[in-house]
This record gives sequence, C-alpha cells and structure tokens, in this order.
Amino acid sequence: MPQNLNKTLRTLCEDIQESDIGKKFTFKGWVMHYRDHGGLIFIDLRDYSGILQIVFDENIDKESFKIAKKLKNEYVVSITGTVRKRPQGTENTGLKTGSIEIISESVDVLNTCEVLPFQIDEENDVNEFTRLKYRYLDLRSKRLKENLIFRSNFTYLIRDFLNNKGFFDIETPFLTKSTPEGSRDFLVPSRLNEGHFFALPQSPQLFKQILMVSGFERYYQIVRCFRDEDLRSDRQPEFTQLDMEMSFVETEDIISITEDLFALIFNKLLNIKLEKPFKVLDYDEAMDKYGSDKPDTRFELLINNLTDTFTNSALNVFKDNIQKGGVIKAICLPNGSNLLSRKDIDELLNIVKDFGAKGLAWTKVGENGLLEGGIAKFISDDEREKTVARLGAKNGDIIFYQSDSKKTAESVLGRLRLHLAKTYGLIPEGRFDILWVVNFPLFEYSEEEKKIVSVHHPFTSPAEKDLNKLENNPLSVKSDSYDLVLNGEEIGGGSIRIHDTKLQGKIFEILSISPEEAKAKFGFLLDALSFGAPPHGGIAFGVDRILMLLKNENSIREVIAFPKTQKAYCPLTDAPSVVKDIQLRELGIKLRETAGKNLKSE
RNA sequence: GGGGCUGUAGUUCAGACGGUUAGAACGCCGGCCUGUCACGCCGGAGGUCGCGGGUUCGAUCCCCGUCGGCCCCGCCA
Repeated sequence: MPQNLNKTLRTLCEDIQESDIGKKFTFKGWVMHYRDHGGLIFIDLRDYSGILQIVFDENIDKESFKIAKKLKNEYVVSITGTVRKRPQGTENTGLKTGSIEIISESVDVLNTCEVLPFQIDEENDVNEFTRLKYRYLDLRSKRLKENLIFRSNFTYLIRDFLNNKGFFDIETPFLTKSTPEGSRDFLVPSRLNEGHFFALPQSPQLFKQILMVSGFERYYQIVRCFRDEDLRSDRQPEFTQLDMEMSFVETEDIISITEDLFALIFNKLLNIKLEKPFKVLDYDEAMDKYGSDKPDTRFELLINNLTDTFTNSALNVFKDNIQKGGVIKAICLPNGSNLLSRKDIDELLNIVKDFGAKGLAWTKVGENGLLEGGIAKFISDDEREKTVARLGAKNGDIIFYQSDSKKTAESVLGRLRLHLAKTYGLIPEGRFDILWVVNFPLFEYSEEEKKIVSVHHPFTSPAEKDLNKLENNPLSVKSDSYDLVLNGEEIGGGSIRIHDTKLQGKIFEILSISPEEAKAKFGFLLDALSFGAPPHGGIAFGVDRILMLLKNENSIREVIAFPKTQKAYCPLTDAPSVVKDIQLRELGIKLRETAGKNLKSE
C-alpha cells in the first residue's frame, strides 16, 4: 500500500524483492538497529513502508564504512547501494525483506538524533506520561503506527461506502451555542461579543437535523465532538464520531445501512464475516437478563428472576423486599465452588457494595442439586428445586442472589456478571459480538432533578404504538431509538427524530420545559422544523471506541495520535496553560481570586 | 467530589527492622569483533529515591501534606 512520492530519487524499503537483485537504489529512512561487527556493519533501515537490512563492508566502500561507524539509533540517512541475496543461512524469516540486503556504496547522514528518552518498540511498558511527552517517538513504534494506519483505512472505507450511497459530507460549526442539556460544555469566549461565549459542540445533533430540513436527505461527517467531563480509558474530552442523518427513513433503514457498513469494515479490515441481520435485543430483555443496556453477549452467566419462587421466603430480607415491590434475582457461576475461596466470596461482598448492593446472598450447589452454605438453610425444598431448575445450576456452581428494587438488583448483578467474567476468564478472546438494543424508554425519572428527563435527547421520537400513552403514562412510552453494542461497549446510537412541532411541544411539556425556555434553548431548531421538515432520523458512532475494540486495545489513547492524560492534560504541548493577562483583557475576562491557585508560570 | 494502585539511574524494575559505598537489565560512553538481525565480549559514566514538612542521633524507607500518573465510582449522546 505504501507509495513512493519521488520515484527517481528514492525507493521504499519494502518495495525491494528478490527480482531486484543486482540493481542499484537509494533508500531514505531511520536507523532502527545498529550492529557493528568490526569489519562489517549491519543496520536495519526503517521507512514508512517497512524494514530493510543494509550492509557496510570496508572492502566494498571505504567511505560508506567510515560514515557508518558513526551512525547511531534513529539517525536519518540516505543510502545508495546494490541489492544482493543474503548468504545462505543468514536469511531473516521475520522480515518481509529478509532474504535480501543492500550493500552500501554511499551514505549520507541527513540528520542525527539525541539519545532517546525511551527505546522505541521496547517490549517493556514505558510510563504513559513519558510516551505522551515524546509522542512523536512513541508513534514510530510498530504498534501505534499500525493503529493509526488502521484508523486511516477505517475512515477511508467509511467515506467511500457512504459517498457511494449518496451521502454528503457536510461540515458543521465548532463555535456554536451552549446548550444546558447533556454534558458540560467547553466554552470559548467571544472577543467581538464581550461577555458572550461559544460552546464547542457535544455533537452536531441540531445541525444535522437542520440539514435534513434543508433537503440534503443524506448527511454524514467524521467529526470531533467535545464534552467537558471526567476521563476514562474509553473517554477523552475530544473524541471523534461518525455522524449520520437521513430523511424519509425508518428505523429499519438505518439499521440496514449500518449493518452493511459494519459488515464491510469487518470484512475488509479484519477479514471477519459478520452475520446479517445482527442480533436485536429489547431494552427490557437486556436489563432483565444482562442487567445492562449494553450487554456483553460473549458469555452466558445470565440473570434470572426468582421473585415468584421466594414470595414466602423464610428470609425476611427476601420476603419484605418482595412485599415492597422488589425482586429477587440471581446469577449462577459455573464451577464457582472451585474457583472461589470463602475469602473470595467475602471480598465479593465489598465489591457489590460498591455497585450499590445492600448485601450479597449466595449458596453453593452440591450433589443432586442440594444447596449448601450461605443462605441455604433458609431455602425450602420447593424453593431450592425451582431455583436450581431455573438457573440450570449444577454440582460445584455458586449462585449469587440480589434482593432489591428491580433497577438496583439488575444493575448490581449486571456488574457482578462482568466482574466475575473478567476475573475468571469467561470472556472468549478474539471474538466480536455485535448487536442492537432497541425499544428504550423515551423518558426516565431523575431523582436528582426531581423531574422527567429524556433518556436519549428531547428530539427522539416516541414509538408510534405508544403515542396514546404520552398523556397519561409518559414513563411507559418507548422511543424509536437504537443502540449498537460491540462486546459490551456501546459503540453507536441514534433515533428517529420528531419532525412535528406539535409533538415536539408536547414532549417539552412532559419534560417541564416551558415554551419560552424551549425557544431560548432550541428556538432555531424548532423554527426549522416548522418549515416543512421531512421525517428523518440518524445515528452516531464512537470512532475511537470502535477502533479500540477492533485493535484489541485497552484504551482509546492507543488509537488517537495525540491523546490527553486522565486530567485532560497534554504532556507534549503542555496544554492547557495560563495565558497572558492582555489576552484575558481583550476578552473582558477576569479570573476569580480562587481560580488556579497553583498556576504554572508562563 | 470519592475509592484503589502507583512515583527509586535515560527506560523497565529490584531493594533495605530506619544505619555508613542504593543494585540489575536494557540504553548511553570507550574499546574489541566479517554474517549479525534484541549481535556478542571487555571496561566505564550515570541517582535531589516526585516535591514539601514532621518524627528521629540518622529518613529513599515511618507519619502528614502536596503534585503527577493509571484504573474505577460519581459525571458523560
């Protein structure tokens, strides 16, 4: 795939093959390894195509040899020499060019290199801060180079696919309006409008809908989004989305084009055939069986409902909870008795408490489906038989129970499920499980805000079948939305949007957003929707996260050229940093006394 | 905002009941070496033990604080 930009002057390392033996070429690149044998020197020359061995022999070219004596790692050199076959027995099967080598007839040092702060391509893990500070060196490593080239191929494939499907790549503003909904905005002060601020977009959501009103019908963009929230291994404050929107479509259309796109990506980039259509899981079922709206389906360990079994339980925690409307749910860890010591089980209690659990009931499964240990003595024969049957529990298994509200029990067991799977290696390597989660609730009740809020965003269309429930039972209304989940990570999501201003007004009403407030926040979108907005919908994908999963990396930092630390700091550029007082003055900004107590001086 | 782990040579790590010269490997510097490919061999240099304070006769080690890093919770379409 690498191409030579200057054919007459330079040849790329991996363009050379055995058929070139005897021919003379010029190569340019970096000294990757240097091996001095006294009268004979070898270097591995690296350019962006790959690696090629160069030999310096004092009997062949004294001048070359003299210069080569002074070469060091990562010097940049230009070498002219003749291709020859390596002597028998000295071939290197680990190299693409391992059967040949170049005998140098002339060498120029184009640049020298300081002693490196860390060794490139070392198998030791170098401190990530140091790697980020010298990111340009880290990017010379095979792994990161391959990741970024993979990323380039990935976005190319997407653009090619969508362009051919009649999509238009349209840019939307980075300097835009702050919206209080959603995550915290990055603010940018306006010099020409003192005291006013732009926000960097959390996503191009509103603009892509407006483009549908404009009649483009098919829009996409591979675009940076900004959210000022705390970082995680799969979250950076600036990240890249593949953003798409289409007019005159329904959920099935969006699902179908997404499946085609992902099948193509997996096929072309990983040589993996994805089965179409993808699995589809109802939100309720996902919560019920996996305790998560982004279920990891690569392993079983499903959650089961035992509420009906334990209505008359001798355990008051079970019985009282059920009477209060709670549930009893459980998962069964195969062979758990052998995997976990008593101490491990005790430690699990602390772990599930962090997940929000009040406790952790458990029983071991013995011979003939008898239960032992934990709460076994409080379980009647009838309860035991039903429990063992429902969970399919076998001798040696451990069953973990949660007695709590439906929401808490499911979320605790869902997280325990993932914890156990990771700890006891239940997740198969190298497998990709992709599926849709659909039928999300449109609203949920926010304890924090004491009001109904959108699960997705306020422009998500209610499912048509539930329109009649909007008035009386809004929390039971499902939305016309869909999430794409890969290996238990949400990699994309979208919805059919509301294109009717009347329905949109109704939604705002349910969300306790007054017409005035709606107008102030989203007036431009509401105006747009009132001028002949077509039915439309779309989806957006987390590009960094997808790449992380496809490349089997543990952090999105490994697929981003210049990522930030967990404090959103860039060690390479030392950003963010303090600015000159005059810059603030121009913006009409004065720092609070308490701001930046330990400012780094400029 | 909270929890966990962590900071010793350029890098990755070891280390000491609190005790006098803090080690190894790789890298670096010098030398030797004509078939290596993480070349090999010989020799050498290199450390405010993150920073500040405290306890102590004495702290890199113990205590407190602080800064940085990673993971997670909260937060996040």
